[in-house]
Amino acid sequence: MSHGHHQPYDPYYQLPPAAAAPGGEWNSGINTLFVSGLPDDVKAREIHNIFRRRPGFDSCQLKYTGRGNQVVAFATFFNHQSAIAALHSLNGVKFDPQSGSTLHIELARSNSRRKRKPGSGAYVVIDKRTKKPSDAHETSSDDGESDPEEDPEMNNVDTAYQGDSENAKSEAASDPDNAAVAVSEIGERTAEGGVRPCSTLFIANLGPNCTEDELKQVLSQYPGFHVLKIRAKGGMPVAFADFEEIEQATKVMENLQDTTLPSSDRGGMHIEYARSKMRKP
DNA sequence: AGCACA
Repeated sequence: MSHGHHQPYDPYYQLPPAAAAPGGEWNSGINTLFVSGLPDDVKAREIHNIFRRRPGFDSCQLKYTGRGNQVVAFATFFNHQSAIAALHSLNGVKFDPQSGSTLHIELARSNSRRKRKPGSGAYVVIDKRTKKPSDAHETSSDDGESDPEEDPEMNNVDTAYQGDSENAKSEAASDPDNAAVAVSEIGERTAEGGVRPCSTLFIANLGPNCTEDELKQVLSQYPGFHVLKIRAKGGMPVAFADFEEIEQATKVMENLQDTTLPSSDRGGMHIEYARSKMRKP
């Protein structure tokens, strides 16, 4: 164990809840941290894993600002002191030893007002990037959950910016966020049906007339799709769909959950992670 | 709620 103040990131290291705000209390209403210096391939899950064990942590969000591949994050705590403690223990920490990227953390200019929706994950992704033509079917539609106010903090983008050139402001506060809720967590809250994430999906509630071709046509629109197997068990077909990566399977599950195929005589598909990965062909 | 193939 090292003992400098810029030690490499240790997910289990925990600082005692401490420290008053630096330099005064004009900021003491803020309980949200602004995080930059992230590699552009950072995942929301990684952000969550950094902050989740900090005392007083509430939720976080990863944001693709839309300029280049710039990614920033916001972490919200239940109170200012907890936010400050987390700031001090994580600021300057090496996030990725490979790339040498270092976390830069400061108090956000304003608190995130996003409240954790019950049943939703503890983190959220906001993607303002322009979609590339290759896969134009992300989690695009807001299916029922409209959340009109949720980005008071993107003004921070310019303050802690090191990487590409140009000014990182101006696209600031002027659009409805396309916020997709990511639900995944390994270890405590197992996702979807209590089954741990798997790159094979189990698909049920298909309706007796569903054909392999029909389902395959839908699934093959998604990146990473490999193999589909349907088997009728006692009349009701169920399917197993295999993907290259767990993340790709997850995307499909999120996108297709409860959607209804033309052949269906009942409700939408019910999709879970399969209990075991499909055997290799 | 219903999870196979090796």
